[in-house]
Amino acid sequence: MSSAPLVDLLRGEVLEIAPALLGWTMLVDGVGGVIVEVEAYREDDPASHSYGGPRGRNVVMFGPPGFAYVYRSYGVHWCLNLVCEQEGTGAAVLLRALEPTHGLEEMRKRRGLDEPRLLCSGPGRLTQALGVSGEHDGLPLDAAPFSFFPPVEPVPAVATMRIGITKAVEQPWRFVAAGTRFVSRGPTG
DNA sequence: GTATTGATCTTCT
DNA sequence: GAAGATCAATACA
Repeated sequence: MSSAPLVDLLRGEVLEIAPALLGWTMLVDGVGGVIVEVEAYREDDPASHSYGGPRGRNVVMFGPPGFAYVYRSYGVHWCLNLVCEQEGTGAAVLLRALEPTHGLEEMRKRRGLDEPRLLCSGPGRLTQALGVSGEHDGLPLDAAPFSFFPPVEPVPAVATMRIGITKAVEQPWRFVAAGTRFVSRGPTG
């Protein structure tokens, strides 16, 4: 299974995992693209859902690495995280943007858009384009419908301040692939 | 081009 | 009852 290296990677430290995820290709049911923007969250991060320990929807974040944590944002959108480190650590990486490469037509149909740039350039857009929803919460990442492929060549990561949150915004835990234009707003977007 | 607001669900107070 | 890891539409300049 091509996803084994991914689960291996996710066992490390989340602040090292996040930039290392850039350049990976992620597909859900054959539809997806290259990861170009991610954000790290930990239990000791006031902005993280895992802050304060496991309770409610966040229990998946405290499970073993290599699983998906999907939650609803503002009652409108879904957001997809990859659980990291070890069982009980409450660390995860939020996928914020992809560069669409597979299943473009399917994504355009789901998003109702023509502009490839806007198909996956944001956490909510990404999940809609890939068809990810609450049904995927807690699913293993090394089994269908998920598939991951390592970068062909290393992608330079740029660390920036975080976006869309109100606590610990100054932590440079948002990582963007250098030079891409398929990200939500920021220094390289 | 930037600024503001509505949509609508889960969790916490 | 209020806030939040968002997006898209609207109102301005």
